Amino acid sequence: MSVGPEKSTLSLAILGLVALEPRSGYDLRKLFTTTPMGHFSSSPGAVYPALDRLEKAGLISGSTQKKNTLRPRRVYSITKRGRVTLNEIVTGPITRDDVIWRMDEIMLRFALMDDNTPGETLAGFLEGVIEQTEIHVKSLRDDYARLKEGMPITSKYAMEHGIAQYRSTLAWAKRVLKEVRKKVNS
Amino acid sequence: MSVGPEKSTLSLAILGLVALEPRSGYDLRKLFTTTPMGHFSSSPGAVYPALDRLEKAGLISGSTQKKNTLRPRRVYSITKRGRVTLNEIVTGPITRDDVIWRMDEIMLRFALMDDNTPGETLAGFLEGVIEQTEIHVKSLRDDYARLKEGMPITSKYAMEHGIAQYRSTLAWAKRVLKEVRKKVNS
DNA sequence: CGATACATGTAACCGGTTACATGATTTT
DNA sequence: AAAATCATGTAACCGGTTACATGTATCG
Repeated sequence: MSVGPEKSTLSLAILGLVALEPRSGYDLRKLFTTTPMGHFSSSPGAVYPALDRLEKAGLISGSTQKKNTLRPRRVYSITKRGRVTLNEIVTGPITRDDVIWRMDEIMLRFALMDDNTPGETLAGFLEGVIEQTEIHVKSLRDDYARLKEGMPITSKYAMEHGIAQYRSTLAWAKRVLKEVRKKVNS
Repeated sequence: MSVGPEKSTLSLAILGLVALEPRSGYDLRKLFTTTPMGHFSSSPGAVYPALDRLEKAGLISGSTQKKNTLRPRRVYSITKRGRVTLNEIVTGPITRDDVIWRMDEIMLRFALMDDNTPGETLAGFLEGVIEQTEIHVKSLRDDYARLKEGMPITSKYAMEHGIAQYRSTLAWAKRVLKEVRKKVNS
């Protein structure tokens, strides 16, 4: 999944947050340091350049307030193209690589769906997560069975942790899917 | 935690794997692509420079085989200093930041403890994980309680996933701790 | 008037990704 | 002899970290 020419979760998070309401770089940084959204960087050296890139890509646009001072405040809002792109990224298919390498991004995408995202879309997303995660857990279990002899115990335990994490994700996705379906049928 | 002047988990993984037995860059890359250790990069542009840096830091040393050809094979083994450093990193204290930002590294450190690591060390490590994780889960739950009103449902669900992940880690650590203690008392 | 919160940015550095380049050895 | 596998490396690029630089507004 890539935001314009980019691929970082930070850009996606920024795009999604600016879509909810116009925000400045400072607003975003504050959000990243004071909420559990804070899995993202918040350092000015990451946030401001990311805003620049998103603007250059035409996905957000900043309007400068207090134009005449040396220290203007720039508030960014999402553009039409930005909204289209965001929607494509958020609702795009779940790949196995997403599950293996980018679980954070999966959860971010889910979190960025707003309350008027159709229940079918939510369900499809969760089904994708479940499908790909089940495949992956199966292959992890195979690896485990194949490798466990001759592996230090602590490595075995560490692998069990990895598998347990995915099983927890699976349980979560199944539970949420059930709740989403219940809401669709009402 | 930093490996010499570095901080990447890739360097730590390489140091730990080279500690088990001497390996070449190619060996490491193969390991990273064919085993679930593959959460690490495996790209030549990451592995070979990392080996260079570890060697420059005096933590590993490479011996060139087939010296007279243009395409020599370099096999690296860990140095005395490397083994000391590795042990310090692996058995060092668990911080809250480790739990929040570097769970992968925590599991890597645990996996790299070998079978003659004293049971007390393993237990101490796991106790640290449990302690810090419990603190973090508590604060996540507070955030959740504080923020859940006015949050899109999908964001709420995403947060629940995060909390569930940590609870899964907690369950794992408690189980493994029990097993480790059982082994110590026998 | 000093501290603090608001607010934006840049530059050096670091390490991973991608893509490319090259050569050696083994298998078919 | 071609193909596959073994094997090492480099260069351009990208984006995050750290640290620094700077200025504004508000409050006591």
